[in-house]
Amino acid sequence: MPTSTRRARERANTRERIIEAALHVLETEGVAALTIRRIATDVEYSAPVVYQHFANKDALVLELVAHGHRLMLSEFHRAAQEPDTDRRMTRIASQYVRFAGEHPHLFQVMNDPLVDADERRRVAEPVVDVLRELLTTWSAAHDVVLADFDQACEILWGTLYGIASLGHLGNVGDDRARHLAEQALRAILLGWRTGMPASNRGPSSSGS
Amino acid sequence: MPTSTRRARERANTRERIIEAALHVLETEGVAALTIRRIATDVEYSAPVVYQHFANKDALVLELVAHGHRLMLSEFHRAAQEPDTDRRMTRIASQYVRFAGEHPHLFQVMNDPLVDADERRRVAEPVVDVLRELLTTWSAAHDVVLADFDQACEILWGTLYGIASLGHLGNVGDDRARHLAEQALRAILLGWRTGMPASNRGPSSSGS
DNA sequence: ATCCGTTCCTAACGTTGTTAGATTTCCTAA
DNA sequence: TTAGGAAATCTAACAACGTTAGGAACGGAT
Repeated sequence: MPTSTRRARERANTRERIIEAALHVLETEGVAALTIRRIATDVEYSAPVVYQHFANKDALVLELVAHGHRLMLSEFHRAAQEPDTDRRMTRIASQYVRFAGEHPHLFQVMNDPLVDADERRRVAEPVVDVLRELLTTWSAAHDVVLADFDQACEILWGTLYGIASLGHLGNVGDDRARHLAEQALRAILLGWRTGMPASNRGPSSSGS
Repeated sequence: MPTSTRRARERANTRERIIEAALHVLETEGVAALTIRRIATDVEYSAPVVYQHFANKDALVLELVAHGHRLMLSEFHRAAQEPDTDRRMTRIASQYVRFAGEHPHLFQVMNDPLVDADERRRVAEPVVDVLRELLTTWSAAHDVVLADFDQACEILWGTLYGIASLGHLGNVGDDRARHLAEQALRAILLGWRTGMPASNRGPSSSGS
């Protein structure tokens, strides 16, 4: 039955086209323009067709979020090729903020509290894994033992997000935000290298 | 003309009641439940009445955002009474994240990209002023000269926001987020105190 | 008692996400 | 070759949203 496989292929194809159309609308016109009818029109279908490929709008948006994280992951991998350990860290910081600046609307939905927290964490995992890896080699290279590695990682992740958001929310310009991220990361790493005062080993309780 | 002043008083009063009702709905049921009709029902009016007090929904939401920042400001002032310079900084960090944890939905709209960036920055100004003040006395107390004071301030602000968001987005628990914020701030300050390596004085260009 | 401005409500418009039902298309099987 | 049935697609509609228009009711001043 080669016909059914062709049908499945076509199905998968239009599904992909829907995602691409949605992504295009999101990136070029922002989240307000991202409506089911608009997307359907762009792929030359009627609105209900979208629901044959996605349970609801959230599912479609989640696909965009996943796409965004894959994109970010690839850029991280490129930045991670920098040989120098310290420069590699600052390049990651810079890349993160650059991504937020170049894909503001995508970045927005990637961190939108409205999309399910668990799913968001799930699709973001690979990219924070890269960060984790980099921090591991960095701390090894500098003979630094972090009191709580996961905590350190979350601090970096949160800091990058916060400063990227500074740019995204319009508080500072994008280039400046990138520079801020590099400085912040440098300051934190320097702080860790210098060694935190004793009162360090915090409670590992209440984490999720 | 005592009658007209009474009318104005009543007007201002219902306006305030609308804001309070909106705030209550937001805090207890989240942003999705914050509809004009719902608010109107809660104050025992019909929906269009709301538009006699606010040009549109955004204007009303902006009022909530402003309220949120006033609230945060008051808690900051309380935390700023701590005499010890260093502890004062970590208490601010802790307070910021605590606020985000205790008013998650309010915190959400306070940093929602959908509300106008300029207005958001405007209402946030007083609270970042507190941070600026604290950083000033801190750097003076430790004989630290920051290469770029505004930049340092933005780094702190962004970092706090980022780590608070970590809790808000559900990546980590609230208590843990608070602890993370304290650690992050300690690390950054320690980094600054130790002194950043020469390549510091960044371009002050492209700031907004 | 009458007028006028303010206040308020009902009804409606356009748009959103989403579902139901009918219709068309197209492969399969007799 | 043709009858049947699943898959695909459309039109129409629903509920809820923000928002506006138009008229009814109230209340103080002449």
